[in-house]
Amino acid sequence: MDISSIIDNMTCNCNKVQKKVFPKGSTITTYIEKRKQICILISGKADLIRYDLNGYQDTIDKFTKFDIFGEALYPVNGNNELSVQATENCEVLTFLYDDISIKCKSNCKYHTELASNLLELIMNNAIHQNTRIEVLSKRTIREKLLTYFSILSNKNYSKIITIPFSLTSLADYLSVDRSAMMREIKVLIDEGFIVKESKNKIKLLY
Amino acid sequence: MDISSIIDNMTCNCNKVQKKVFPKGSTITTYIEKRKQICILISGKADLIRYDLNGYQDTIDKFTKFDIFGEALYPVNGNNELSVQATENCEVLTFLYDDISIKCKSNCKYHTELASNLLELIMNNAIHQNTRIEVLSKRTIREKLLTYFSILSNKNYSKIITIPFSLTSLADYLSVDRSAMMREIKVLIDEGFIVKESKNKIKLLY
DNA sequence: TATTTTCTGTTGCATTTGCAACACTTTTTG
DNA sequence: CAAAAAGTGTTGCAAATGCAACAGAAAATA
Repeated sequence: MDISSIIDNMTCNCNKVQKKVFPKGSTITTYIEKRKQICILISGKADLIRYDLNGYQDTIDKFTKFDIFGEALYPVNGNNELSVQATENCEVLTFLYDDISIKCKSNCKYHTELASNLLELIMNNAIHQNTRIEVLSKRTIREKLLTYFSILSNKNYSKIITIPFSLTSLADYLSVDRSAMMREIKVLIDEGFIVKESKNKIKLLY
Repeated sequence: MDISSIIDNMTCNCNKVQKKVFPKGSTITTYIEKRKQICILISGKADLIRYDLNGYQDTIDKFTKFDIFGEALYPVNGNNELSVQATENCEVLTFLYDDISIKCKSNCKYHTELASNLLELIMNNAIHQNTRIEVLSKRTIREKLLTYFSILSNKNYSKIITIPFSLTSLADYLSVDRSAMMREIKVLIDEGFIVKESKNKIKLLY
């Protein structure tokens, strides 16, 4: 992933592509207009949050280094407002899809390279999404957990896995009730499918 | 979407990009190797099917015109085999990601144009995936249905929506039990949230 | 370091869901 | 056109899940 070097060597002076810094707690962008905005997270962490009609908020996605987000990747949906908020200090690259597409008249080398990297990033993004869909499409909490654990295990070639966020966030990721998830984890331990090595380290026995 | 014209004008003679025809019922590809294969469906319909350890099969995704799939977009997962099967006669463009990336030495104009189109297609794909994730992340069948209906309604600027596939497939898409979904649809009708106009035409009253 | 906030762990209970089974209708296929 | 296959619609019941509520542990913050 050499996009960071591209950004450091950023000699583009057409200011279509901007690198901005967002302090923790601030709003990086909201999905309300119909611009085809694309954001690349260079450093830090951020959450995609939905405010529904009752003002209730819900974390629907989490972004880390080199994740890509923005209106251009989201369906237009008048029913609720989406907003991306920095949960840590963030560096973000923002631009409009139309400004970066290969048709770019100025034929700026920087743009072409960014487009190439964008393709790479967005393909990674697709893999993440497909992973999430695979997990979410399981019907029971038990299956969701086991599938998620297997994916982590396969990725790191190890039966000992580390959940990369809190159990509360895991419940969000799996889209299940946290207490019901805790209950199921206990059942999996009792039935000998998994062992808890530490707070978020789990050993798979299957 | 002008990718079809590119394919028709295909003058590329390096045979890295191939257009193949698959008859209904045949297997287009399987996700077993670790090549970074990408497929673009030019015409027809296909299903992504998972065969689990018990030999049980499950339709996990459905592809139509200009949808993009292939190993390059899927996490490597040794636990089960994925396979894409034509449910109608299909024309498919297949290539390896590395052969198409902009670094392509031969600087072939066709390749560059395909990469550009690929970016466009894969962004559309991301929108579809985000839509699906939004729906799947709802906790109850009722919310899944209402969210899905709203998205269709917003997309077509109409309170009368047409479900683009059978109710059986809809249950697959929502990842819920079909009979439970039918029951919930009946409840929604009884409570006056929706009206059935015809077999798969629904009028939203909310 | 004290205090506030977030996270973990647990439980009872009502609701939702999946499962199995069946009849009937519609569509596809030979 | 007849037979087979796929889809629709329905129900009882057991199992899974969400919800609410709480206490204690851990982490973040002032």
